[in-house]
Amino acid sequence: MAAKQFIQELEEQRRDELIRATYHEVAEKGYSAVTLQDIATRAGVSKGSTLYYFASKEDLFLAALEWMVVHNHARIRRAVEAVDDPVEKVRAAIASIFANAQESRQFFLAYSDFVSIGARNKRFHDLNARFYHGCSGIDREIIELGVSTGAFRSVSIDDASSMSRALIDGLMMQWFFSSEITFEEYRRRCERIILDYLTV
Amino acid sequence: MAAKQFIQELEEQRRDELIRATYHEVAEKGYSAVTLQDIATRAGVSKGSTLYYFASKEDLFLAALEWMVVHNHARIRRAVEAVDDPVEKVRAAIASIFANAQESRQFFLAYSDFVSIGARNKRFHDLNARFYHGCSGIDREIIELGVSTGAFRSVSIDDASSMSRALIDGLMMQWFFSSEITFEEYRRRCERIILDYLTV
DNA sequence: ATTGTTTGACCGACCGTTCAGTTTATAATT
DNA sequence: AATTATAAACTGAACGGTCGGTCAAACAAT
Repeated sequence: MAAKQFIQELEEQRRDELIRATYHEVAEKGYSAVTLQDIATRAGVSKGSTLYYFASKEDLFLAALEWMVVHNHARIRRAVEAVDDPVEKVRAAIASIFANAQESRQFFLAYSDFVSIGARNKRFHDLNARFYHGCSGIDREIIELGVSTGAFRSVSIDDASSMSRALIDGLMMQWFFSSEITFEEYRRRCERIILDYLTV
Repeated sequence: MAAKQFIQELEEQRRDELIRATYHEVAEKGYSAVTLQDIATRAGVSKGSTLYYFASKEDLFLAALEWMVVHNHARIRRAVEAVDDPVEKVRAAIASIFANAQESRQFFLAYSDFVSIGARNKRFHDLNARFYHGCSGIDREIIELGVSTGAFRSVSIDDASSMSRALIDGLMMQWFFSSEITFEEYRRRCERIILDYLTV
């Protein structure tokens, strides 16, 4: 049993390696430019092996998207839960999202690809839609907490969470395409605008 | 000369047909799924002809991106210039952007592809960056006008235009991936949030 | 006849997927 | 303990198909 458990862990580890390799390859080259050979080479296995663990290229990429979104969300959530005050929660979420230019860049690169695939592929679209809500880290609960404690003005909760999410996504894209100001400045701008909108 | 002029117009027309065909094909199938044959067929010419007018697939796609962005921007600009009051200008821009769900969908589909290409291809990136500023239609001049006439509160002009643009992009994406509320409701939400942020 | 335009067959490269077979690890048997 | 059997893990060659780009020939216009 212990052996079997061990085997399963190894298997899980292999899958994880392949998923990480996929993520990095997609971030680097873009979805359609990445070949199974690229991924296999990066993960240190053969092309045949990758299709031993994932039935198809699409399955592997789908797993990579899920992995990427789940990990990202978990990271932000941890940062948010570390503080109590609703304003600080918002600050923590934004700080977490704009923590590292290099990582944000990678995430944006991979995610923009998955968005454009999700626009036409039902499986990717559904996965995107499933993870979209609250994925900014500034969830409904935070807004509700802020309103109930009087820290936020009582703007519609839907508007507030929609606004936060949209602003983060939109500013990420601006940062990516216009190199006028620094990543750090975009972080400050994001915090400023969102808190300006939320607070009294 | 008249004949030559006529020829040139015909040539220009061919190029335009190819560009439109490219735009529609990309919106439908996605950049990497579209083949030169697809475009040629839609435009009613042969693949060879396509490459007679555009040196490469990349050149054609680049022209399509430029066409798409320029036309979109011009359309919004016309709507904005039709009214005088800064608040009405903002309303007009948003109304123009959220005018037609079908067209917005097409635009989003094509543009999301070009974004992900622009993330790695310098030519596409540069084109994106060049057209990015003021492309939301809520340009700096509108903000300045609003502030000077007292219609807007004197928030930083950079923040205000950044915010408008980001919100429009972000809400478009939300609309695309979460079908909870209608396109029309997203339009209203967009207007509400932006004007709430801009006005006193 | 010359120049410009159009075509479709063709080439070479590429890539996802399959598969027959090898290696490795575990279990069974002697 | 040594050997064999069995299944899982893994490999790389090969296949079938696609696609961007080339080109020689055909066609049209002046």
